[in-house]
Amino acid sequence: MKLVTCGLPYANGKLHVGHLRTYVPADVYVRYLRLMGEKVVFICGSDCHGTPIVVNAEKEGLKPQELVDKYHEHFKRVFKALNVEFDFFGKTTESYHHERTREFVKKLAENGYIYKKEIELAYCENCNMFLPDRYVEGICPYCKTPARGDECDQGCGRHLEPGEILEPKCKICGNKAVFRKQMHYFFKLTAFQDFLEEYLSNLSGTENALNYARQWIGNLKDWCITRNLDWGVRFPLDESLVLYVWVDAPIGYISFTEKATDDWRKIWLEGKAEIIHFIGLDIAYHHCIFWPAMLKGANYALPSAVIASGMVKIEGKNLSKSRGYVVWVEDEYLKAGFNPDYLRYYLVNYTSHDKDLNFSWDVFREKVNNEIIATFGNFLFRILSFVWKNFGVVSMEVDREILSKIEETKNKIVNAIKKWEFKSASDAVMELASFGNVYFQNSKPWELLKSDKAKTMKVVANCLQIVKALLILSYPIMPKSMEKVAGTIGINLGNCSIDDVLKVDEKIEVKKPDLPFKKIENEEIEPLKKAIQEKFCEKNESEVSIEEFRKMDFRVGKIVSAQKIEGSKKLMKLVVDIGSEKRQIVAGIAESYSPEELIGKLVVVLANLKPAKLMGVESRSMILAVDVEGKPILLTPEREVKPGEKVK
RNA sequence: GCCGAGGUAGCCUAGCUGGUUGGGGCGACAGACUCAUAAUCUGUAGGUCGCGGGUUCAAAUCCCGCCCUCGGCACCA
Repeated sequence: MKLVTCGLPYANGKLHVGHLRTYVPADVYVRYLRLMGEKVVFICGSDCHGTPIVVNAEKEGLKPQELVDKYHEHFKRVFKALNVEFDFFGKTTESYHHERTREFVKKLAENGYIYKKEIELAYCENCNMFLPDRYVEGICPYCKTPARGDECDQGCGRHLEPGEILEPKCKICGNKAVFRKQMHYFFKLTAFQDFLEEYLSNLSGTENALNYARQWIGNLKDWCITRNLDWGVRFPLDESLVLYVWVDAPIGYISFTEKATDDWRKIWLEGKAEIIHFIGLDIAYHHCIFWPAMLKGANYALPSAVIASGMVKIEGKNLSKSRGYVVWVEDEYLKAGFNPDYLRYYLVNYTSHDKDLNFSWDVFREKVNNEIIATFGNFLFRILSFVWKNFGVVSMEVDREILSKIEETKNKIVNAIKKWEFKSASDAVMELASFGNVYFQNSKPWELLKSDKAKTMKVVANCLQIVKALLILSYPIMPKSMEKVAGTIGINLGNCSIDDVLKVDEKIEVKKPDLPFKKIENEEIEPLKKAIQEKFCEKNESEVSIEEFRKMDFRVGKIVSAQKIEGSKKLMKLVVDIGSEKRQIVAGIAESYSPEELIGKLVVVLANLKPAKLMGVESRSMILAVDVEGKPILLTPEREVKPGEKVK
């Protein structure tokens, strides 16, 4: 028995093509396993807790529960439309999940893996709530640069103990925050060091996930698993607190399994099933480190494989919701009326599962028209309509070579699926269709028909066997379309096993076939391409309006301190006084300037540049310089001016 | 910087536990065919497999160095 899970979508936004890169291959995998006769339980659900949901609900004028319900319904709709069929799709706000989570955490506590510690936390008196780290901003007490939460992320990189940060501000309302002492609870992750090392060396799955996890193994820290929030699963040892989302979310895998099957004890308690997690690479840490430690600590069964999908790019660019490099599944893809199977095929066939996948409308159209339709769909249709017109019923007599070709394809697919190589599996399907086209072409049954009908029937029987095999073998990838075609030759794909591809029926009756697929016309994708292009152009106008220029906050700054960044040739870490504050800036000027000659220098900085991390050190602005043959020369005011003066 | 992934014909991509002429697709060109959604089939052109060294009888494939691109650097879902 196998349990297959997918990373829980966070109920805070709509599904885009990037999400589907995990869910569609998982569904394809499950369908193939079932075709091979495996017993599989397939579950997923909405991840509903956490501060972002509370904050976003407020923004949208909804209660957290309403926001979560809205996206939960959206997820269910989209999965249904794409035929991603979970045995159970749950929700972490449900009581059964809360109960399972509390049970789990109690067990962890009983086993001695939870301890309490008094810490100081920022509290916003205006918002009337304790602030999670990501909603606190202030100044680092060591280097005086702006810092966030528990880390001086722009300056010295030091970890800040609760209460250390100076001038804490609430990021939600901007008001001053205060510190209050409070008891919180920690999960002793450090106790699992040896266990995890051993566990990870045996864990199977895609290399990308395993590699990612291994780099953290020597550097574990205990996790604070409680939060001050009303929204979430109540912490059983202190009902005034709520569990951190990453504690309760993965436990959803257990609670949803309980709802999906009576076998859940066998799976999660007795270790009598393989547990396979499909995830996006971004949550590999939680699934390869945190989650196994929790399971071990609470005496549950351990996952045997973690399958991480690569990233999705849109038109060659990194997916970005704010920049418009995104394709929404419901509002764009489905609304345009495309067959969901096209997207399923694309996601599975574009490249290996753990590599980056580029989604481009042009490539989409080409792949669909050339592969699904011209090669695969056309073979099905040309055979079925040929049979229907000339025979109606065919007595099946199939050549050995044909059967061995089918068997070869079947074996390729079985082997590929076992290794999570979905591209290879779908390539094998296409190859068989192509083989069918060549066979039909070379046999010229349309000519043969004029002289020898009996011989023609033999050719046709061979082709029909290939058709049947294709339907069964591609059913997991394109379930909806294949079911439709299967009706024409009277087979029920739901009852088929993979070995049926080699079974030869006595007779096959063919009804009038319909076109299995509709071609994608250029006009259909033009508007979708344009939508992405336009957003791209907005960001890339070569002419800049005065309004746009005014958005740039250039200011004079005075360099307060400078030091080279260890290990870097060019980078220098500067603290610059820009009047209102002292900023940490990383600049690539170490080859031209020494730290000593920089201190006291006046420079021009772009004060509202989006922060970025360079070599792990955050830079909050940029210093303007002229680049002469690769060497920077700083711009400096011609006379002495006060730091913070605006440059226009 | 550290860790990871990758650099293969105009474009995308397979191969990478070393071994027969580096596969496939798109696009281009030529031809065949008409059962089929101008589909299919056959053929042609196009590659110093990032660069430099090394190991070997033999390297895209193993080792070393370098260059370039992308991603991650965590308790942020």
